[in-house]
Amino acid sequence: MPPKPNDSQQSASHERRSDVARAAWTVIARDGLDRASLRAIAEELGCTTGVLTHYFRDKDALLSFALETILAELNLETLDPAAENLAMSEVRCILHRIIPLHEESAKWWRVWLSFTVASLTSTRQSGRHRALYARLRALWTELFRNMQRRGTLLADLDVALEAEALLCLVDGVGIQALISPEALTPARQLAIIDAHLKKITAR
Amino acid sequence: MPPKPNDSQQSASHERRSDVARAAWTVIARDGLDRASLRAIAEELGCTTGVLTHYFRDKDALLSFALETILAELNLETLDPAAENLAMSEVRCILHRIIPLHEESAKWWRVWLSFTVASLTSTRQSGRHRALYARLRALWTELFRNMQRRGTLLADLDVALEAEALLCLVDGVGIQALISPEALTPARQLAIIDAHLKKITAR
DNA sequence: AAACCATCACAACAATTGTTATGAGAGTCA
DNA sequence: TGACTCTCATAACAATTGTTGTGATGGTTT
Repeated sequence: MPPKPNDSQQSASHERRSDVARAAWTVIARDGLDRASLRAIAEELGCTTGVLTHYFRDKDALLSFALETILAELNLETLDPAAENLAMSEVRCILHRIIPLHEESAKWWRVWLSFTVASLTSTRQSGRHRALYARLRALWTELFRNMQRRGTLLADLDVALEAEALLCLVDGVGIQALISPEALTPARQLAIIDAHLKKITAR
Repeated sequence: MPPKPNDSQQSASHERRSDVARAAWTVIARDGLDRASLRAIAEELGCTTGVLTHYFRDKDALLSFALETILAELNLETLDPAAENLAMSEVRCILHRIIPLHEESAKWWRVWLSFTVASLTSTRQSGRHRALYARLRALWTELFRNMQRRGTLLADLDVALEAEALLCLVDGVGIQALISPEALTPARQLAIIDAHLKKITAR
């Protein structure tokens, strides 16, 4: 099999697309999804709309790509549900990486929330969101099941229900931290997560 | 003091404004906030934009009024923080009234979420959201404090932290129920709330 | 050197938006 | 009857939007 001759070019092209996606992120996080026009994104990137139309068929393709790069940042594949030896401290580390403790993470949540609300009125987008959360639910259910088997988690808990509850709690913390950052400080977010984990930890 | 001569007219005018707000709700819940144009709202109401411009100075005033009617539906004033004899079953009733168990409630959440995300990029709107959640936090903190004093709530809990955690959980349930209604069925929502209340109930 | 292509700026397009002005119709009060 | 006001439809306005086409520039290939 011959090496791809246009490998470097393709990677350069892919990098340019990522630049556009990053600019889109910034605009969405700062001004909102409805004000993220092609011209605004281009200005954020420091070019004209010619770049955007060159690398993306239309605005839909651009935003879809931006959303996919967001999902990629979750690094879902690094979470191995088969990990038998998962201590509660590691669970805490995972959750700490998700909640908006710093500005970069808060930006992620702002963009994610914008897409989420937009997906509620779009059949196509809502499917992707449902699928993602279904994966997360299955993942956490499996993790909790293993932890319960090892005696890390309380024995009388419904693992599937606890997985769903955890997703709800994390989403709630993420939103509240954006709405009331003066109340949901990083320390406060951590305290909420820790208090919940303490409630489900085997004594 | 003479009776107001224009009382009936004023109430009729107020009712017309409510009609507009309801139409705005419907459009926002169905098509999203960004597609809730004046013409779309007017069509939903079965009239032209003349009605909207007659009863509201501009679109901002219309949406603000619609948002206020949403907050009014929360019936916050009926929650008395000084109620000393609040059983856990009553707490459960309060929460059951909030989470999106039926379509009407889900509609409320869709509109509320739309305004919430929009407020993240608007200084004026975000103040109202922060203020509302600050009230809710204070209210639940007081309720929990009283319940703890009466021995209904676990003694070793941080009431303020538990109040914040409850708000996060409720928000998360609301969002998840909109994203994944097939997973967060009404029964499932109730189970999540009940499981959490059980964890903080004194044994 | 010539042909070619990737990259991007620029302009023009129709569509949609919020806003505003104008006027018509109905009801009320003098 | 006439003046007045409330209610609302209609039209026109500028601004902004996504989309499309044209062409310039620079590098690569033949």
